[in-house]
Amino acid sequence: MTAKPDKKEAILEAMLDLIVERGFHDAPMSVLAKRSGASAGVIYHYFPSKDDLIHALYLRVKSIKVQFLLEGYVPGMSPHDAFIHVWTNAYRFYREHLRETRFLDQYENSPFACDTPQTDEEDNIRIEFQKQFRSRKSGGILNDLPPEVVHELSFGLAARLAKKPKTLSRAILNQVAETVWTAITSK
Amino acid sequence: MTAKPDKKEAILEAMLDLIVERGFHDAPMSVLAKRSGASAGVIYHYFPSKDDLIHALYLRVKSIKVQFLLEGYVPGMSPHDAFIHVWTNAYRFYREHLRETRFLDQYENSPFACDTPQTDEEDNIRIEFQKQFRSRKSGGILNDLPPEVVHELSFGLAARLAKKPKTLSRAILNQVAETVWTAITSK
Amino acid sequence: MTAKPDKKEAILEAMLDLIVERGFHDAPMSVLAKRSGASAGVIYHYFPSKDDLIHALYLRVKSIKVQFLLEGYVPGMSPHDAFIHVWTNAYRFYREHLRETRFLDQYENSPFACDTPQTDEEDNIRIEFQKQFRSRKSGGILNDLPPEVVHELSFGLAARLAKKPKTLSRAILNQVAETVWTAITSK
Amino acid sequence: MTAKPDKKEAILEAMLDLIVERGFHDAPMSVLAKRSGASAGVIYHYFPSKDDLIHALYLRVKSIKVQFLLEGYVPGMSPHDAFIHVWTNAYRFYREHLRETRFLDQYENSPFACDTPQTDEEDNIRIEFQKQFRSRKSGGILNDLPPEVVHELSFGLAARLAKKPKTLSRAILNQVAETVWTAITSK
DNA sequence: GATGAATGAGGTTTCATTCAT
DNA sequence: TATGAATGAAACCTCATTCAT
Repeated sequence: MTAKPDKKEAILEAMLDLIVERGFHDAPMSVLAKRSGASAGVIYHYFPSKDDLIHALYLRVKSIKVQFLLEGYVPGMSPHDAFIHVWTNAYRFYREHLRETRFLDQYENSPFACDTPQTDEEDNIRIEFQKQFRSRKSGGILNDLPPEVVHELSFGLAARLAKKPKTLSRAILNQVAETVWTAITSK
Repeated sequence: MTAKPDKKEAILEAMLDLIVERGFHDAPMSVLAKRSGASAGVIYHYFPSKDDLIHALYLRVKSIKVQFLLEGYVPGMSPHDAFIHVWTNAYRFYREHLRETRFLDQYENSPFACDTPQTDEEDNIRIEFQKQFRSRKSGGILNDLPPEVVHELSFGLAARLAKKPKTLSRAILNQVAETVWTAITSK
Repeated sequence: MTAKPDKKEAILEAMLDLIVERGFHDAPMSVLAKRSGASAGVIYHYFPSKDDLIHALYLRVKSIKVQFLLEGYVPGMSPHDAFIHVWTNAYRFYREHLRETRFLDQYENSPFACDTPQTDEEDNIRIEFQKQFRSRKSGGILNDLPPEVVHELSFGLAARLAKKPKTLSRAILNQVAETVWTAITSK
Repeated sequence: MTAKPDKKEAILEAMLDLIVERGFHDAPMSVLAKRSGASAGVIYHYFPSKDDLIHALYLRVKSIKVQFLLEGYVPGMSPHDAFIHVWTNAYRFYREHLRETRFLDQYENSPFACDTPQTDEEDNIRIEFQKQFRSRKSGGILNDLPPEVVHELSFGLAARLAKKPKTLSRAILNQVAETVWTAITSK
């Protein structure tokens, strides 16, 4: 009687697989139907169109990622510890969710991304976390590199490292994290 | 009589535009034909298939990029100067060749990339350049971060920064380059 | 809900017509669609490709033919009567199924035939019938002409005669059948 | 200076091969050009269209066949010897010119055949030969089977036997020829 | 909710033919 | 004569989407 969210889940899950395996181009609904175990018809019961389905998938994956990154973070932590913690989470996310990562890459690098519908989430904890990462001038603890540089230098790096075939040891990881910390905080 | 390479060029150029604008999916040959001024038929005279055309485009763009990065580099330079120079070239390439960059991103993040045909280029000067960028243990001047970390920390960063909407000033750029240099060479 | 085999039938039937009228070359799917009343799409729902469709058509026609040839044959008949009966059936089949015959000719004389998928039919009655038509040495009633000669002398002949414009009278037909019977059984 | 008939020959020869190998459908001019060593353009210098080329090929092959059949036949021969001779020639032609035979089969079984342009050849010797093969009623030596039956029973048979994989020995061949001779002449 | 046959526009590719050189 | 790049209609086939059941 209750709507089976399992089917919706199965569809999203199958689409994730499909896109990762075969790419944005070459991910037909017919194959999706076969793989997800749903009929062509029901897919359109759950999602108005293929594009909507893909955007929905993106939002779902994105939200999973944000949740993962902040896992274990507690507002009281020192900035240094918070950074190291979240940075490590980021690396782990990319490492342990290869499918999700590959999907995000494809999505965000394609003109699809322009049409992502907005969501007004922005959980409080995330805002909390970001508040302290500002330049010293603005009351934060970062040096005066532009914020996008800081972001790429830290989380962008984690993302790219995670995509390499080799897993980095915990020790190396810490070393990299500290190196980055130094780069973005030291005068 | 004379083969007109102009037409081949025009096709590749138009495909680059098309993919950047509309994405890998949604880049039909019919539109390509119209834009490039070539008929549907000739395209297949020059390229065996759409996939081959895309791979050919990738190889061309890649080679243009490599050439650009090494522009102005001369073997005699000090490692520090060489790094700063090439790193700056990289940033400039991504900035000044947005189309190429966006195409590379899409290509390299899609399952297409797996099928890239090999080329045995590897110009000497490139090898020359890379030789000095090794860890101190191996006779180079880098500290002992894993090579992929070094690469991402330097050129990966340049790539990602270049994609941001805001152009970084020459001053900031130098600052970032030096920051990175410090990160990868200091003990 | 109920799969309509009518549509599949209609497609095969229309293809038969089309090939007979216009030939293997020049039997486009678009025309087939129009004639069969099916859309381009459904055709591919029922048959993976044009070639598969043609092979399927061949198997269907072939099986109709075999059934027709053995119609009215009962295991108890004398070899002579059985032969005359089936030979006459053969002539009649070719006469009354001109479309089928022309299709078979085209198919079997084209390189298509090499790729016919196998079917393991071989109805018992057919085997039964063939058993008695062996050389006397092997316990049959034929003289010692090679089997392929016998086959061509009898059924091959029926096929070719049937394709002539003029219908042979029942009397002539019997005369020919008896002539052939003599040729393949007399010492 | 003299027009090179070699090229025309090469084109016809290559088309023969092509059709035998790949069938009427699937014999593109582009492949023909490659195989024959002629450019796409010159083919159209020698033949107004693909269809004309195919018809020309048919006429050439047909004429070669007729010549071969009558080889060694001399007007003075006895009807029996003439028949055996020409019948054997027929079998040999089909055996030794498999390509030509397969082409003829394809051509004559396809709607192409309807459009064959007429030629008024009809060499005298051929007429000479055929004159004696009439029913006794008309002054010939055949029994009163319809002429098309006679033709299929004799030459049609030779054609079909020749297409079988196994070559028939000279002895068997004679036996079959004599069997046929009996069938078409005996009361 | 669920099915899957059906649609038909549009995708990639082919191919007979032409024409400037 | 000869070339082969160029054309563009049309071939085969795909696929997002709908709808009767």
